[in-house]
Amino acid sequence: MYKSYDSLNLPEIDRQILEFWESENVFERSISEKDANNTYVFYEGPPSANGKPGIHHVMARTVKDLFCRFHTMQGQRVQRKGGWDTHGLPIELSVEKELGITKEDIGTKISVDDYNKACRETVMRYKDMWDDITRKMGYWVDLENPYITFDNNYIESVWFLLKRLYDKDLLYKGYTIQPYSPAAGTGLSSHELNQPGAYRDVTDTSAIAQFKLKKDAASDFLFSVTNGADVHIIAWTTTPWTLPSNTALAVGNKIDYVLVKTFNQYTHEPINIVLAKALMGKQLSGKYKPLEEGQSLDDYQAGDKKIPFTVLKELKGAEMVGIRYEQLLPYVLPYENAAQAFQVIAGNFVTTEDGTGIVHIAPTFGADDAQVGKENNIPPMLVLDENENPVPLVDLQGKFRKEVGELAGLYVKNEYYTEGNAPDKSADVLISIKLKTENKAFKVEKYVHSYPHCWRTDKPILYYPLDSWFIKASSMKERMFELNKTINWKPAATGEGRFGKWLENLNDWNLSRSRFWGIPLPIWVSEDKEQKKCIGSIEELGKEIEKANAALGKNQTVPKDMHRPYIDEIVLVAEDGTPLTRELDLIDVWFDSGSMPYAQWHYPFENLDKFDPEKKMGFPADFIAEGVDQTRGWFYTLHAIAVMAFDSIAYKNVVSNGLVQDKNGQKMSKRLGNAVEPFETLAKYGADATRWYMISNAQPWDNLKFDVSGIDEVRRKFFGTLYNTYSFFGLYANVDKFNFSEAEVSLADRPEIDRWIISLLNSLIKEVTADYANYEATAATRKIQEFTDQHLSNWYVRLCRRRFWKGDYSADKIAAYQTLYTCMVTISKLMAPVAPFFADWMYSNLNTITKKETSVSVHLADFPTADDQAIDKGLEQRMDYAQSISSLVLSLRKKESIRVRQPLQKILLPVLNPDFQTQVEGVKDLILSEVNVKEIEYVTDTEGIIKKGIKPNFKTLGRRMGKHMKTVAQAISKFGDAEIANLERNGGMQMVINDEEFTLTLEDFEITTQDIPGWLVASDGPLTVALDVTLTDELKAEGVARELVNRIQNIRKDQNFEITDRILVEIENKTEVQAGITGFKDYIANEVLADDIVLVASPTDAVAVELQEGLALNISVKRT
RNA sequence: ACUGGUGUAGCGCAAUUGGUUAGCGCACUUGCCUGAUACGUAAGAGGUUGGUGGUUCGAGUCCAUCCAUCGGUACCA
Repeated sequence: MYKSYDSLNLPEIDRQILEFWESENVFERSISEKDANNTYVFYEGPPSANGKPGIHHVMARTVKDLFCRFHTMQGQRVQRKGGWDTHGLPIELSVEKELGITKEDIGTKISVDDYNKACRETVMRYKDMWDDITRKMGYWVDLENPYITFDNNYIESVWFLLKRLYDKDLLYKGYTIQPYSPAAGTGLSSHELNQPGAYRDVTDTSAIAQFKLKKDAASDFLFSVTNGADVHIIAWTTTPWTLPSNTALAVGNKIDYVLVKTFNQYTHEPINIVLAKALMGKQLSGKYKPLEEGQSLDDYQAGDKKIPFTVLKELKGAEMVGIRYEQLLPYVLPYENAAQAFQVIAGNFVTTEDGTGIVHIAPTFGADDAQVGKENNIPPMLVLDENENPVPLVDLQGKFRKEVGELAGLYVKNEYYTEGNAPDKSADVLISIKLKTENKAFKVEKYVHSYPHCWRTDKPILYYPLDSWFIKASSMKERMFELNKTINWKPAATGEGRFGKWLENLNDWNLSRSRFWGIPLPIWVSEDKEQKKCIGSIEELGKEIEKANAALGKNQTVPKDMHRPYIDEIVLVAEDGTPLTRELDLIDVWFDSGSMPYAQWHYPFENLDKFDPEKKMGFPADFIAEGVDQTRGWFYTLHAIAVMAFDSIAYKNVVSNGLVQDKNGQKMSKRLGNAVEPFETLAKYGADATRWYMISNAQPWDNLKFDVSGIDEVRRKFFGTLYNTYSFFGLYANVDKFNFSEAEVSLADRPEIDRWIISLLNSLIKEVTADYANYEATAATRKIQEFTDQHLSNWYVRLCRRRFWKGDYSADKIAAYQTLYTCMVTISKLMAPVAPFFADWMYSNLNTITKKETSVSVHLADFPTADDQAIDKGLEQRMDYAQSISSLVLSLRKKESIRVRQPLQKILLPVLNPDFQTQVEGVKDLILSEVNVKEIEYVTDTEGIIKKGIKPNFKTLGRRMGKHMKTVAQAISKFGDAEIANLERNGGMQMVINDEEFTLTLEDFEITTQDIPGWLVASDGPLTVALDVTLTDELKAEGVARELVNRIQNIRKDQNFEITDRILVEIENKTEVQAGITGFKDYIANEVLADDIVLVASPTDAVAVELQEGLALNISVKRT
């Protein structure tokens, strides 16, 4: 017996199937039973288990799961190793918070050892919850043997990779501009900078400095305007203390600038200055006023209230690029490449919102500055210290170095002095005064702006160059860009746009993190930084330790745990005997996760039989997927490491899914209380409905406005319909004991409608397979749903109902069972990747009885392949006609208020072409029974009878006619019956438009039938149907009979009779029903399973029904 | 501010890649059908396809520009 159920309960199905999977080891078998030589490589991006899973994880994991399942069903072996991301700042911060400590306390109040222990414990806090959601949502991934980034093996592989990059000369130590708190003596992460209250409004001394141009070929066009007088470019800064470190000025290429002649307000000397035209109003206001007509600049006297100015020339920023200027505060020159300093460069960040439209560039104290400086080969203002190391002009305490003349030893900000020790005049003020007296300041003002502060010391931060280890990613960016083009991105825009552009403008990868819980940088350096060693394996570390022990007389051993602090204690030795100590930095956690393809297999130390990038074994991945937020995260680190270490892509196909928002398009957050709890959702609606909703509702890469009512709709419309189809099938198949033991009825022997649904089914298989293969799951689910709902349930089953419950267990009935069975089993396979539970439930329920399938689970079965022989597009077209014609007839009945139960004699169908008639003949019976009409009459010789309409076929005609199209369309619209008839007879015509002759064929027209005068007609596109609404007595009687059948069936139903119960019917004897009963007694009896139907004056225990408008009738129905 | 996505009926989505009445589902109104289905079906209401301008015989689709919205990056002289 096929299992039957009271109602659809998806969560219950989830539970049953989960148990089934576990008891049968279905997941393991879905891998182990596949050919090891036919692999589909998938990499799992590791989640961090110190946060709870959210609904967006269900989204991302559904995408991952479904393509893995699809390829499994394609016969491929899909290894899916789970993993955990265990390092990183978020973990450290949460531990700090729990322990109530700050970074400074680590190593003092708490040992690094204890601190790291705390991190190690915290990091897997929610592992059980993650495992639970993984299981419940049906995400198949190996949770038994996951890779864990804090494992020594994992760390060793990461070291191997770092060493490989080191050997390729891709690792270097360098400067990067980072937020730095001199008071605390530490760099701040951007995370820390985003703490509330970090940005505060402060009043600073701002200065507009005058940079004097050098006269040469590049600047001559300006000097020619001033007759050789000095020209200054003016630039604004809110940090005058950075002016001694100025090495460039940036202009906007497209910005309009002006050369203005005026006087300096402090020295009263005549000056020629360049500034953005848009900012003249701002900077040349107040004291300044345009030169009036008739006046001369020479009239200006020092002390005049107003200072006149006049524009000498307009120019574009681009014209100034390359101009040299004199160093503003020539205390010292950059230690290298000084010749390139002090010139005008172009910067795309320059705006005309503020200042002068010219930006002062100090590459040592601004991230943008450093970047643009590097791009333009401008040296930063670095000098060599006592140890010959390059350093900026401000030291780590925030004081000017000795090179900066009279400013040496001063803090750059007064806030850095201890209480009460700050001088009257800050460095900014001193510099401003100096500029004023030297005719180098155009304007000095107080300026209020928002500036970041250290959240620990409350003092302003500096942007300061700090020592860090870098990966020279920029040197490989062309290769990364090239190889990226070979990756199939879903959606493509993310790959070409977001990711591609990112690669084009790639910066070096700052690896260093001065934290405690992470993979230590395996680099040992001598005190003078001259000698370095990078360690690439634990074995190598052991050898180096032995060497060091011998050379230095130590007794060190390889630590059991590669984390800090143990690794820090190891001292190695250089070839010449110099001791080497480890660089204290950790590496960026993103390097951890980007190393997972190799480190999950402990490459190259183990598993070389299953993973070897050199041999392209297990590498690159065929498929990865994550949220779009990983574009610059995991997607990048995977790509970068693969390109740099192995000159290969790391993945061939990547799906980046969008955000999951709440139903109003708002970000989900705990604070707003609009976050959807994944466990609740899964428990209420089941995993399949949730998964199906997420995939079918919108493309995964679009943001999903998550609305549970959408899940409910999916449950009702798709799963409900499919469930009902199954129930229907089970109900009658049990009665008939259908278990597919008969030989398959050949397609040719099945009725038209069976061949139709099988044709559609095979078309569906084709399309769905292609969609899944192209990572277009949304299209696939929509097609499966459309097939199930529209075609299978609401056309095939509806029209075939009688075949299942009427008559004997005939060949036709068997064909019907087989057809429906095949459809359901096939759907279970097609839907299995997205809805793994329900699919397996239906598959198992069916297969338990029939044993037609060799696999115990749908997930061990092969994905269906389409049988091209079974696809009959003509048949599909035919059925389409049947549906349209039926729909037209029903609408006519409605218009005339003739209910469908009332039979009618005939419909008239104008024939569009001979083929059409054959087509309709094939589905004639379906139409007739669907609309309750006796016959179809074809109207062929239509001239005069049928009124036709004609329209040009724009697609074929438009291309040829071009601009004549309008004229042609007008001409055609005027065609009368005669022209259309001629056209049809001749199969085409000649048309002359503006003396040009065109040959038109029937293809170039759309001819429709529109009306049959004298008949009741309806049209839809080319189709027209006329309905004969004449009611003969015979038809009326049959109508009554059908009404009676309906009423009696309702009574049976109301009285809860079994479907098979036999009955005796008494009907009140009224004249209106007599003809119906005498003429159709057998028919009625047969329909309602009545042994007899009698007309009596007053039936006993009768039910009153309304047979027609105003006709009440008593009927009695009794079981016999 | 820069950069990408999106913008179609109250809501969620389509539209054969430029082809002429812009569709489907949910919700709504009124009928009908149904011994599998709170399913389906028929009629109705609901649209200036975000605005403007352009290219074209023809634009939801291409171009320009603006607006809204969601991301990403940058927060700066």
